Amino acid sequence: MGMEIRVAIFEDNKLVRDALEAILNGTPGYTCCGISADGIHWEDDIKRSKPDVVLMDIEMPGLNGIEVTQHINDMFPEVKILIQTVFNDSEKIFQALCAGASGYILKNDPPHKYLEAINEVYNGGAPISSSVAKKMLGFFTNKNVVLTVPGGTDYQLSDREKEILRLMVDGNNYKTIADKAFISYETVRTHVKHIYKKLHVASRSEAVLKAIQQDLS
Amino acid sequence: MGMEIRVAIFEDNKLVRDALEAILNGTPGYTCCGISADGIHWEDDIKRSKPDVVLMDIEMPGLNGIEVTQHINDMFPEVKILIQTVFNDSEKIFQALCAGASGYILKNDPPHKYLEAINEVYNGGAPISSSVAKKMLGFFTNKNVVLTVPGGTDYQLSDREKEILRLMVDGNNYKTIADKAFISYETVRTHVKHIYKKLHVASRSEAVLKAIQQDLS
DNA sequence: TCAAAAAATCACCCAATGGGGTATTGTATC
DNA sequence: GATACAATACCCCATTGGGTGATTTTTTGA
Repeated sequence: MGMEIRVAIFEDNKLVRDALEAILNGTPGYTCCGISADGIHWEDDIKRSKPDVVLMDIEMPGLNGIEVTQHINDMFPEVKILIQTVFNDSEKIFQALCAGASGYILKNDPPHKYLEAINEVYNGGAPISSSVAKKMLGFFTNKNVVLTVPGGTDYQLSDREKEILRLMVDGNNYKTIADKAFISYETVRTHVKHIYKKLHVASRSEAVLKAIQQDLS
Repeated sequence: MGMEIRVAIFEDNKLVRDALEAILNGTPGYTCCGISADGIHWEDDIKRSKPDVVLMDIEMPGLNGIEVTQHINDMFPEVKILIQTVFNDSEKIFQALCAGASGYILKNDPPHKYLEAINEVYNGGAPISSSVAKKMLGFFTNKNVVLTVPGGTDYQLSDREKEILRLMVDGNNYKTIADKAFISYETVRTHVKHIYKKLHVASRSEAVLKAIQQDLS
């Protein structure tokens, strides 16, 4: 009967691929319904195999696992994706999480962990290896999360100052800003000083960052 | 000898409080070193009990657990904080994570899970209950927040460069950095240039921002 | 093991930036 | 009319950023 969890494998290493297939097909309750060595034909692969869960390797030739995850998530949102990688790379992990992965395990996890994780994502859970959880926590505590502020802060920039700020955002130097705004170099500097005071910043890059993030200028 | 994990409890419910104390003191390897029914005297409480791990309830009269977590984290960053709550409220979880919690368990978890989690945070891990992990994942996938994703966590900074970057983060100018690092002003500048190239930034403030956000240096 | 690469050190030049002050003019606003 | 502020402009000076080039030591790789 069809009570088995259908799992599709995306994995470029043949040894790992075969091992995973053997484990899945050798365990009651799991079926390996598709095997892909790369992400190039991901759409056909998914349509053909109709998986419940995709076991996705990040490092693959052609499209990488993160891109394929994003695409599968966009096109087949009901399919759960379990990322597996040897890498413990923060950047990759966050990209994968943002791409819509449902869980994250490390390749050196033992087979029974794989099966547990597959079962967990299938049942709506979010299996995450301890080291990944730690990275996620660090992400929150390191204040990398910025709440989208619609328009709470008003820095009272004058029209002219907004204009100058816009020119700064565009990367013009003081001389160029002076030319474009038909004022002297020194006046540009005066405006910039005022802008910095109003924005509570102390450098061009900070001002530009704030301007872009909060749609000033 | 003193190999036991010192745990301080912040919990307003007396029954739960007493139960936790009994469990901790009744288990080898754990000591309950402090019990607080609210967060009002958190600073005195922490100074007196000197805990390794704080078991923090979110719902407390006076200061809530999230505020206390923030304060403890600011003042005693070496103390690990394990949040425990009955609530499954995304907003609260998110706030707690940002406040600097090291782990997150649910109140209806069995005692052995509590002990495991305490042990895990004590050893630098990040115990997170499955449902919290799921919510964290949701934060990444449902664009509720703007995430400034690390743009390449390994910038290959040398030890010396990290040292210089740390001094920059601390706000020292080149002259001071030179003095503190026992090198010449010009060498500091050379290091800074290399750091900028590696981080793909062009100013002190950008470099410092990146360093803080991504825990470089 | 030897050569190449990378890291660490220092120096000089020059342009751009940031912070402080001062000053004049016009325009509101009270 | 006084006061405030925006916009304009100039001065001085310290700091920063970018380029080039060089020597020494350490590390790495072939």
